[in-house]
Amino acid sequence: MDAAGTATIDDQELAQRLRATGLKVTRPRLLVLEVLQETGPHLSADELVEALDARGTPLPRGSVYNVVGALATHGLMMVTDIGPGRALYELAERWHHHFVCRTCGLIEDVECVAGLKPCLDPDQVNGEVDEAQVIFRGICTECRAKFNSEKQI
Amino acid sequence: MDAAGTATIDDQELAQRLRATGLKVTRPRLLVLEVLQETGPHLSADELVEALDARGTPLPRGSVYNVVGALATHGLMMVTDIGPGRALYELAERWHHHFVCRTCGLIEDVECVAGLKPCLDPDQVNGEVDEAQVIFRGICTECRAKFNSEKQI
DNA sequence: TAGCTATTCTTGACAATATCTAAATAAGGC
DNA sequence: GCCTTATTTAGATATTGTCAAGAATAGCTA
Repeated sequence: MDAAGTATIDDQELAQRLRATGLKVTRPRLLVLEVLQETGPHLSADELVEALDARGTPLPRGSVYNVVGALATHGLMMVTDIGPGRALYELAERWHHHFVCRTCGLIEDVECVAGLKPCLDPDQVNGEVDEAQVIFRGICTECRAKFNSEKQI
Repeated sequence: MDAAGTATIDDQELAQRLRATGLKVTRPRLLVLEVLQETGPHLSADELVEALDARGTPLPRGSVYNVVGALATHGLMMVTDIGPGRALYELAERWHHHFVCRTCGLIEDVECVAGLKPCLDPDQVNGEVDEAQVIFRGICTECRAKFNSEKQI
């Protein structure tokens, strides 16, 4: 009962958001937004492509980058760079940051105290800051535990 | 008067730093450290290779990545990711952040209030944070001015 | 200083990620 | 429904970083 209904509503809602930013409503854009809603919080470009594929609504790589770029510049998506050649794509629901484990690569959301952009605003900058992206690096509890137990031996 | 003298002193100083971290003192490592001292604050891997080339002390790409990796893991260098597949390499003098202009790509250092790592330490993280890297994005004053004047026309 | 050993460098190939271009297509306004 | 323009597609290409194997070298020891 809800399956079809909810999906339709979501699509209309998503279309609304697109229109609101002045973007045309196209199938690829809706697909990307849908997938981001359905799947977990962080997707790499590659995972995005795979997820679309698995869903039966494949998009070519180039189109994904295209769509992602458009959505990001219009504030509908967040793009976070967590390492060399590793970008993270997610819905721009609420502003947050990321913790990355140096050892296992685990990525975890970190709530932003401010919750909005920019959460930090240094005033010595030669320009206007509209976004402050923070990446916390370190070691996750699991890796720490593993490391400690190895040390014991 | 200073040219040769200072260079020698620097090399000895740099060698000291390498030894202090337990790294062997090798030509490639000294070359990379020298170039980082001589040139501006931020270099991409490619610029690093070019700078070494221009200096008459070329190093192969692979070696640069190799050296850079070793120096970074031993705290002698900072590596910052400022965008998809764009890493910034610099000497680890004092901990700081970066402002990136979305329009022209300008990169500017931003003083870190804390000055040390980690300057931010969220306590809801499932692990230990040892570094908080902040990237401020926005528009630099030049691009803003250009944009405004275009608007006037 | 010569020899030894582990580290480091080099080279070239390779992988992953993102960008660009030009032609085909679809969206939104009339 | 047609027209204009933005968008998508597909493929080629650039950029960036990684890997493995052999060669070279730093630092230690005698």
